[in-house]
Amino acid sequence: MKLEDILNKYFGYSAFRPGQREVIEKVLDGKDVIALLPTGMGKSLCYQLPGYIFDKPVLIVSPLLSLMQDQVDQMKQFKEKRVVALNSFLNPMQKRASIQNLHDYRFIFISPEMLLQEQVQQKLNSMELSLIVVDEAHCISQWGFDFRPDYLRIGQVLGKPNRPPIMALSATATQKVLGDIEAYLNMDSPYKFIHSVDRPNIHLGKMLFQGREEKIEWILDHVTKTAGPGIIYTQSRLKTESLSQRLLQSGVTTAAYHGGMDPLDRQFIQQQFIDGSLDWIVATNAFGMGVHKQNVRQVIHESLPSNMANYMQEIGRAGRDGEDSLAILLYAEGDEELAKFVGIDDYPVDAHVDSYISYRSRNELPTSMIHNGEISETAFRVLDYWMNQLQPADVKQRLSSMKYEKMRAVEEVMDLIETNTCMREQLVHYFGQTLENRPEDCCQCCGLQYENIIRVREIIDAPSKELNWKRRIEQLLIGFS
DNA sequence: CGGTGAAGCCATAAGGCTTCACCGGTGCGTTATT
Repeated sequence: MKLEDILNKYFGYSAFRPGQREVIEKVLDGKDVIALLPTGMGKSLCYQLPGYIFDKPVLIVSPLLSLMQDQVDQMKQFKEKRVVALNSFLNPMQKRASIQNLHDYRFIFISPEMLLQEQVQQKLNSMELSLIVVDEAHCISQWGFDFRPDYLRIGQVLGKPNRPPIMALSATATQKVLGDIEAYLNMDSPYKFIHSVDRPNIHLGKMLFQGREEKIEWILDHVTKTAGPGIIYTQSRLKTESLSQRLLQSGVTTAAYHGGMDPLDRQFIQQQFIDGSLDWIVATNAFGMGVHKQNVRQVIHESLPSNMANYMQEIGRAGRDGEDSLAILLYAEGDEELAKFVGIDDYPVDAHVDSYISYRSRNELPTSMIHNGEISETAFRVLDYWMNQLQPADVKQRLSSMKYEKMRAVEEVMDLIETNTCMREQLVHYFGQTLENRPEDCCQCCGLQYENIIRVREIIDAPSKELNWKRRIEQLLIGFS
């Protein structure tokens, strides 16, 4: 059967989107693949279709529980029953049963942490996989080094002899991220499908201010006068709350979103943003992955993103429908200091290395460092990873060079602020590509006028929009209680 | 590191000034405790 026939039979499409066919063919040939495909261009099809050709299960490593759940739900809607998400949502009994029957599933979603568990390893070693997929593979680079070190171990546990091909998927990756993906997944000269990172319909703005309050004033003014939907990225949880409060007072339908919130609230707010009952979201960088919304018109950075990869990822959430959109980077003097501080704040230091060694020499578990309040859980995991990889002196060396890298990454974002050359050109160049065409109203340095891109709200626009059904029901319920 | 805001200081009182404490992201899994 031809690939197109399979595509039609299982997915109902008549033609592949750019990149899909190449990527699938390589994998069927047994080759490793890194595919950078724009969001919404059918990344998941790249592993789902091979799943129907191969006889053996496809293993998909995924960074977020919510992401796994979405994908599983979606596949079940399409009548695929042989799909499972192996994660902490399962109770111990379900978990045991799932592991036991793992070989019977067609698609297995799993977190890196779960993947590394002994019992899972044992089972995986006893069975054959047809394909290993690492979804949102930039997480290896983005999170592996200082946050979720298990991301760096994926390659170690999956890289057995006679392993199936590995497919790494992402929307954007810098040269460095690409290198990290290839290295840490132990890939074998992978085929790379890389689309242009440029998104001509996203117009790039920047605004420089003296003080931080002025940025807020500008946002309040700008957001009340222009059309959403939009995302405002800021650095701290508190600020998401305070800024969204002020926007609410100005009549903007908005909500805060950050990692400290109740998961159900987060889900609810995300859903409201997607279905249009919220115009704006004020969020930390917790917001974004797995948010499939086509018509985001604006992305505003109230504070500096911590590196270019994040910046690209975050502005990339605008204009997925291809319509003109605006990404505005705000800067006030000294912002880079905060970005640097936050970047290296929760990070092991030399004293932690020494302490770790002394625990070991006393035959005590280094994990006690956490319970004794010496170190955060996150920093400990990072420390523990490197202590198991390198000699202590090298660990210190490594930690300091990683800190330096983080500060340098902030400086690279500062280049966007400080230089007066085309922002698009800088961005694209940073990703190791060259810019083919410059769109009209390209960026701040090419004479961008915001009002050419974003509809200015008419004064007649009532501040409170028509209530949708969800809100109506909520109000009814409040009325009765 | 740096911004912010509350408290303390002065002493005609009031408001202006200094000092100082506080705060600052991303998620998995597991488990002890309300």
